[in-house]
Amino acid sequence: MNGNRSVDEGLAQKVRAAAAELNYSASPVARSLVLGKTNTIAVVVPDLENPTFHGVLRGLSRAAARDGYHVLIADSAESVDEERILAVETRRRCDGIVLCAPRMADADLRPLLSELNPVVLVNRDAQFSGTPVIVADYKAGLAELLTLLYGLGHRSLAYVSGPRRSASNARRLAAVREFLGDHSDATIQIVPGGVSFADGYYAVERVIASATTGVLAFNDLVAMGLMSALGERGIRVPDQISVVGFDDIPFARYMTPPLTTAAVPVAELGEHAWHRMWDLLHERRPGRPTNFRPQIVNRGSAGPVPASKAVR
Amino acid sequence: MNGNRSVDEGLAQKVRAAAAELNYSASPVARSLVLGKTNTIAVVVPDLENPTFHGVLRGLSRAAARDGYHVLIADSAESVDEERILAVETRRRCDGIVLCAPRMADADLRPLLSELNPVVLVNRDAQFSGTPVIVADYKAGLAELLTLLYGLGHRSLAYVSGPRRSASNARRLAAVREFLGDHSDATIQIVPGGVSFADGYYAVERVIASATTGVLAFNDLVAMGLMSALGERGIRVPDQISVVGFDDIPFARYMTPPLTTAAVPVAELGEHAWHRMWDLLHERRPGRPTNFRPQIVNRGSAGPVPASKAVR
DNA sequence: ATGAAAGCGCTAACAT
DNA sequence: ATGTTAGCGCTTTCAT
Repeated sequence: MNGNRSVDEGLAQKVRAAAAELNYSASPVARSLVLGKTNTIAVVVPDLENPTFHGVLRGLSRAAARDGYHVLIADSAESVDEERILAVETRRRCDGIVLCAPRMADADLRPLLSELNPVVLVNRDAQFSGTPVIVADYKAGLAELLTLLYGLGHRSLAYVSGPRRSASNARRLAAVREFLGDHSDATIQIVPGGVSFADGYYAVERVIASATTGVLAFNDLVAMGLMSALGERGIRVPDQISVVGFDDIPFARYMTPPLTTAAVPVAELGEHAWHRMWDLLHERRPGRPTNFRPQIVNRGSAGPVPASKAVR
Repeated sequence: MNGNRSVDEGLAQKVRAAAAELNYSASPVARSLVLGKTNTIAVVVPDLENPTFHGVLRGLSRAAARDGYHVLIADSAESVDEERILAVETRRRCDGIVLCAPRMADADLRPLLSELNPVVLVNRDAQFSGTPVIVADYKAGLAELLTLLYGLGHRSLAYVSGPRRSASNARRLAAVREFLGDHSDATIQIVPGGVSFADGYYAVERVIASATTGVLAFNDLVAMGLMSALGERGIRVPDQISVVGFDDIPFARYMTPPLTTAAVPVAELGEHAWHRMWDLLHERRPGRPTNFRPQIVNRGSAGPVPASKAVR
């Protein structure tokens, strides 16, 4: 027998030898049917292309593999409707689902969560009991970035925002408000942005119009797009304007100047998501939300306020 | 019945209604067991982090999803031994395997292919009958890049090579040799490189020592690393030296200067890989290897030979 | 300690 | 056209 029971060791040896000889191993599909578990989990992402999800996926898949689990991927192509169907459909072929930053509204998410159970949520929180949540602490990250810029003398700031309805944007906005409350001499203008390089690129006019000296972008992609557009206009970063991003995607360090940003430990997010899933699969208590605090990486894109604009 | 047979339409309607009512749908696992097919395929990649595989994975997963198939991912973490085990193990839970750029030697690949069957190979070719092969035409791509540089007046060139045993590096080297045969006035020095940004970064000394005016990097990452190191030394691209990459990874266009490179249509590679797999799954004839010819994107990193170095 | 049998949830082949 | 049955490849329970 492959497992273990009260079997004669000699016999077991021979059986194993024969199995090896015949290159036999039990069919995972048949086992899945009878055991009621597939040893597979699925992860649903809005877009496989997004650098953030790569990291999560990699951390997750390697961690799961170490525990003998397989991972199914489902790319919802940013479609909210698709996301629901996909998750439910996929769930049936595996033991649990990891939902990455689901786009759907809270009201839709709630019932889905119980239908999908067990599920762990990455980068989207929801105060629903029983669903572990792994998030990057966007608020703390942005607060630190604000402090950094403030410390460099910047008082007139701009925040190039993310998607209006995005939870992680709301988090950053909360940090902005809080900061404003604590620093009455600072001003922060909100400039509509988005999530992509292009969004940052096209935000340049409004950023320039804001006449601010330091800008915080929703994420690194937006920051890079902005820097690129700034560069084309001959505006030097950080000499004339400071720009900071968020995420620390692999290329952030390779920009010129290298991007100052808040590093989100994506692979760890993924790894952690797996551990929570494992707990769920083995009926451990869910545990409280895990907050990963981003780490500020101070590279070259943020500098002191240009002398000409310094407030005396 | 869920499928179709000679059943009364009215009855079928009622059954479907009841199924919907009870939120019932057939268990995929049980179906898999009895049908002998899982409607799932797996893709094995050496490293999920690699931008090239993201694109392939995305194209593949979306195409497969359109045909109602699911995809399992397996990250071999660059380990050759792991790759074999992983592929065989994973194969049992699905209907076929897509192997991305397997690192193993031809002699090991050969027998594995039949064990894994059906399998399609991406970015690694092998003249084994029955195994569809999807590759980017590295040789043609590099040849075009060489021609581009030559056309700009460069005669003294350097190639920062990839991994010694890599098939795609061999392809590029073949282009180098062929080019040399056709252009007796050109010289191409081979500089040891690698696959990563760091590899390019550390190749800078040798590139400078080569005193060449145009350099072709194994891939975009290497080119970027090199450009970054060049920048730190105050050497301007393309004014003082031209640099071209290969792949057109998402960030290539965002470098300063934007990178001139040969674009490999990764998503299409993935999509095509799925179609070949589908053919195999439905017993169509395998078809001949598909070569995707990279397209040159002439951006800002390649320019004319600096006047001071021009050959008169 | 070992062998026999039931059954996981389905589909296909067979009887009616 | 509809109802019944065998069996996919396993694991587990129950007899021996």
